[in-house]
Amino acid sequence: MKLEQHLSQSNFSSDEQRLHLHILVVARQLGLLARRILQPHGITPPQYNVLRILRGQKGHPIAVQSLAERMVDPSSNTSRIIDKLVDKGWADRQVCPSDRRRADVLITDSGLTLLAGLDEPMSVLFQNTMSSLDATQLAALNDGLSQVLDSTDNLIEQQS
Amino acid sequence: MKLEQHLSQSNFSSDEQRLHLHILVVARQLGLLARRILQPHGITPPQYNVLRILRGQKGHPIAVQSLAERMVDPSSNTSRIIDKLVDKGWADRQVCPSDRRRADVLITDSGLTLLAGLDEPMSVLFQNTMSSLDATQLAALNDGLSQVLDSTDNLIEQQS
DNA sequence: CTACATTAAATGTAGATACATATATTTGCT
DNA sequence: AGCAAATATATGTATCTACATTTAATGTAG
Repeated sequence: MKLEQHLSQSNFSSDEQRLHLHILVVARQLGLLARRILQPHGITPPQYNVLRILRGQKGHPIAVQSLAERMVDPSSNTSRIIDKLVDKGWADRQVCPSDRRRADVLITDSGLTLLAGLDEPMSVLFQNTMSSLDATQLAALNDGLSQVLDSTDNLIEQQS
Repeated sequence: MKLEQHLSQSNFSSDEQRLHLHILVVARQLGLLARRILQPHGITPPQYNVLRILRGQKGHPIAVQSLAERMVDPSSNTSRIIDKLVDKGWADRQVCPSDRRRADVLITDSGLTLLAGLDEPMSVLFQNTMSSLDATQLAALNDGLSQVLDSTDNLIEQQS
C-alpha cells in the first residue's frame, strides 16, 4: 500500500514533504512490529534498547547518562526505564564507588537470557521488512538517511 | 554526525538493521524539530496532523473514524485529540444528523488562521532537512521507503 | 575550609499513548 | 415490530513521555 493510500491523500506539496511523511509512517510501522515481538516477553522497545546497550558493554558498568546518550530515543526518563529493568531482574544498579552521584548499571544473566531469545525474531524482523530492497538500494537508503541525519543535527544544534 | 556516533555504536549486525535504526533515529529528529515549531503555538504534532486533514476537507465535515484512518499515527484517541482542538477553538464537532452515532468535525476560521501561519515554517523545515539530497536521491528514498511500507503492511496484515 | 556553582540522578506533574471497556445508535434477521 | 449483532464514538485506566524541579555529591574559587 502506498503512502498516498495510507494517508488517503492524493498528492503532496513536494517530494521533500513526501519523504518526511514516508519516514514518519515507516518508523511508526517498524515500531508497531517491534512492539508485537517484544510485548509477549513483557518488555517495551525503550527497555529493549537499554538492555542491548548494556549487553554491548560486555560486563563493564555504564552510567545512566551514557546510557541515555546511546539510546534511539534519549528521553530524560532513563532512570525510570532502568527501574523497570531492575524490578524485572534484567539489570542491576549500584552506586558508583568513585563518584557517588553516579549509578553503575549492569545487565544480569536473566537479562542476557531474555535478549538471547529475542535476537532471532528481531533480526528476522529486520530482514523481512527490508527484504524487497537489493544491496544497492539498501546502501542508497542508508547513505541518504545519513545525510538527512546530518541536516537535522545541524538544525537542532543551531537552535540550542 | 553519523548513526554510529549518534548511538555510540561502531558496527551493526547488518545493513538491514542499520537502515531500521536510521529510520527510527531520523524520524525522532524530524519529530523533535516539528515539535519545536509547533510548541510556541500551543499545538502538538498529532493535533497539527488532524487540523491539516480537516483543512484538506475544504469545508466538508469528516467523521472521527475517517480522520483516524488518515492520520500519520492512527492512535485510538482521535476523540481526545479533537477535544483539544475544540477546546482551543480550532475545530467544531457536532452530531451527524443522518447517523447520530457519528460526529462531524470541521475546522474553524481560527484553525485556518493558525495553519496559515504554520505553513511556511513547516515547509521550510521539510526543505532544510532534505536540502542535501538531490532529485535522484529524493526519488530513490521515496521509492525505497514505499517498498518498505509495502513489506510492513504485509507483515502487519498477516498477523492480525 | 567554607560557599557557590556544577554535575548526576531521581522525582513531580501534566499531558499523551495503548489497550480495554462502555454507551449510544443503527442494521439486519425472524 | 422486536431483538441480537454490528458500528461510531467516548471513556477508564495504566503506562509512558516531556519538561521542570529536587536531591545529593563533587568541583572550584576565595
